[in-house]
Amino acid sequence: MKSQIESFLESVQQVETLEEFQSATEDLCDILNLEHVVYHWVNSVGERFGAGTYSSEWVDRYLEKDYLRMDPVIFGCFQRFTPVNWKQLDWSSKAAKAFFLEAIEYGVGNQGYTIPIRGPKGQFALFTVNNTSSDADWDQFVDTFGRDLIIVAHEFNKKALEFEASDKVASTPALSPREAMAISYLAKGLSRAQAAQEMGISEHTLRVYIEAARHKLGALNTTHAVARALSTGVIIV
Amino acid sequence: MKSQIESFLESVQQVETLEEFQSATEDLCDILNLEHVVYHWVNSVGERFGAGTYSSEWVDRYLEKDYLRMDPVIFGCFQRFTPVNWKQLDWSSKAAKAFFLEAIEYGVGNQGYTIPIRGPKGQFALFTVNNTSSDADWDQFVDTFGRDLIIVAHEFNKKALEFEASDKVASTPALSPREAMAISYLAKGLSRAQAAQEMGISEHTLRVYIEAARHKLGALNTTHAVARALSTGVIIV
DNA sequence: TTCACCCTCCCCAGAAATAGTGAGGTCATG
DNA sequence: CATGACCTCACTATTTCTGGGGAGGGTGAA
Repeated sequence: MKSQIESFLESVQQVETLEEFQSATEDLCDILNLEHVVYHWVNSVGERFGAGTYSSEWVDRYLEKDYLRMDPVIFGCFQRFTPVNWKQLDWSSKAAKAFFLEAIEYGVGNQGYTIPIRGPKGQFALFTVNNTSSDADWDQFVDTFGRDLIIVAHEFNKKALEFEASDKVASTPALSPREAMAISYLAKGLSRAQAAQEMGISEHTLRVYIEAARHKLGALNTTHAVARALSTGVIIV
Repeated sequence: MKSQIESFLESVQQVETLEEFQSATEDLCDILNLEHVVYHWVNSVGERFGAGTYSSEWVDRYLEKDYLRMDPVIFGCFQRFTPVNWKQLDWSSKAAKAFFLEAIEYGVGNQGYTIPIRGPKGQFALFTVNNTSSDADWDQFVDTFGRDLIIVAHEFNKKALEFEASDKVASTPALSPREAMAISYLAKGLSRAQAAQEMGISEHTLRVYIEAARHKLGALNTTHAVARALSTGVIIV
């Protein structure tokens, strides 16, 4: 089965369309003999995309009820780095219990293993494998394939980011070194006067940098410029 | 050698002190026959920590000269998700070339492979393996061990986060919904008046949110608050 | 060499943000 | 049913930012 995973990883690297992406989740299901495999790019505003084998009814239901906001899996994964076995999560609240039962009604297995993935610019995604089985069997499965699943999750996310990158041609407006430095200081909370002193230049000069950076970044004000610089990764605070 | 990596991963999971963490990097050097292995948590304020086999002279030099701000490895990794072979980076600027040559003088190998790692709350770390070799040999090495290195990077970061978690139990700035919304609008470039109008509240009220968020985030001013909110991921623009 | 971009400095007036304090309502948790 | 956390509104004076303008010297690429 390990060699099957190897060749599966090869095939994922060939993926070029969303349909193939979707097929890949189904293929992995077959290979590992699972009920569900889901890749899910979580975004507060609007979903970028997700692919997987959950029934469309469940996905619709999930979105409709805005379960994103109370799903213990999302919550747990957002705060940790390591993959999480669903059984370890906190399902104590009434809402969580109801949610879990409803998920099962919609064909979701009782056991799950979800890997949180974080990419550049605050990207957050989840890769989940799911099945109906006993705790012991599931632990065994996780123990055997846990590391392979991390690699698979990486490959999936890599593809997702490629799709995303091809979408927006948005060129990254490179800042000059001094501009980047000026913006960095502001992002650290220094006032213009302080930043200027830190850089050993007059406040007037510093202001010119900020203005230049503002225009390059297409920002409406200093705060916006800092926000853009941070979220496009042109500066590191 | 694969089985050596397996047992190495086992040993990393037993790590409990910084000294053991450091030893682990050295062990991996021996196993893979590399010159350097470095784990490096990059953080805005002050370095949390790093461990690795670079000479302390080079580390001091690096920090003293604030190379963090121009190191192409840092920049490249910050903007991508996939591991990066140093050779693929943009070393065209004069500063970058000088930096590279200086690194080699300080005993850094000419070939490197760095894996970016992102954790909760905007954590960003790098895991680097480094050696002196030909391009072909290095490509061969990366091809052989690339995936294992991702797993190793994960294990290292997991440990790093454990150390960190034991340090600061508190400091989860969690903003209230309205506060987060207010900060989001400012991050989008709206003025306070515009944001207030967008939220359908008076500017005075909005200001209270901004102030509250500022204090919760420990920020010095609005721009700082937005920067922190973005880089810790409490808001998504 | 020329051109474009970067770095540095300067002025001013109007717009916006900041600091501090106060007060009343809702809503969930204990 | 009380405590705390959240949401809403208000005032004033001081500090900081913003948006225009202009000017000179350096450096790298075409």
